[in-house]
Amino acid sequence: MSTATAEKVDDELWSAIGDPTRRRMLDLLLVEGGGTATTLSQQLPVTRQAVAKHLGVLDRVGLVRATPAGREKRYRVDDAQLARAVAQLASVGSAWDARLRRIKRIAEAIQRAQQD
Amino acid sequence: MSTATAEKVDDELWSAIGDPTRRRMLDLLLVEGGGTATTLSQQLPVTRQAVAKHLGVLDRVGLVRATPAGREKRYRVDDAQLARAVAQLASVGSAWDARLRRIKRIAEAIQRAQQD
DNA sequence: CTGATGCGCAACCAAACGTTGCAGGAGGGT
DNA sequence: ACCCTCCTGCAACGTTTGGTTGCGCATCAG
Repeated sequence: MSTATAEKVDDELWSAIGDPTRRRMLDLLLVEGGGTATTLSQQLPVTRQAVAKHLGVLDRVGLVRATPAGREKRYRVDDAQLARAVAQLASVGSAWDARLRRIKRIAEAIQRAQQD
Repeated sequence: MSTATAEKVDDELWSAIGDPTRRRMLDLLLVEGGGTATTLSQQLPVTRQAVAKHLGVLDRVGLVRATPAGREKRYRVDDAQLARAVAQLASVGSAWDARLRRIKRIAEAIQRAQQD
């Protein structure tokens, strides 16, 4: 299993989507179906170079892929990889959720026991 | 609404759970129902001081709460706040998922149109 | 050819994660 | 009481990372 205390699986993926700027970039790329460092930077509060670095990170973990077109470099989201990332989020979320429920159950059991 | 491109809601929460060490700490605190900087550091690949700083961060965003007990300072997870964090994760995840599905639908529509 | 546009590289800053080292407070022996 | 141990807190330091500016180079449009 892997739902236990271990999530060393894809720390890289996590740190990639852990950055707020990168999350917004993925959002923009999804909404507009692609973009370049320049077009993205125009809709973000950071410079083109910062965006370029982030695109490099996202590319390295496979969340986006680049296609040079003339003098510009167009990026688009890799659907499969993003789906994997979403699964990771859901996995961690549900793991925590399960533990919270379990704790709540135990707490209620103690409550009952103390009423004897 | 807020499901759109905007998730400026709680960037703090995100960056808190964005760190892999802090995620593992939350895991440990959930499993063992609490702990101190020392006990946690023994089960993590970092020093006690690093853990202490992380606990400070988690405390500041309300994900954990401290209770001084004699010479030690015991921390436990704040259930409600962690539940909120889980909701955030699910929110972003489902937003991306929805866009992925939408893109897939459009792609299929184009496929059909081109077959005319 | 010239000018505008888009990219890449390098130097530099600030914040964050992690380390070591040291001083201080709270319990437990004898 | 005393000493010893354990846990905490603070400070200095190094390294990685997100961000900036400035420059040089390639590519399209007039």
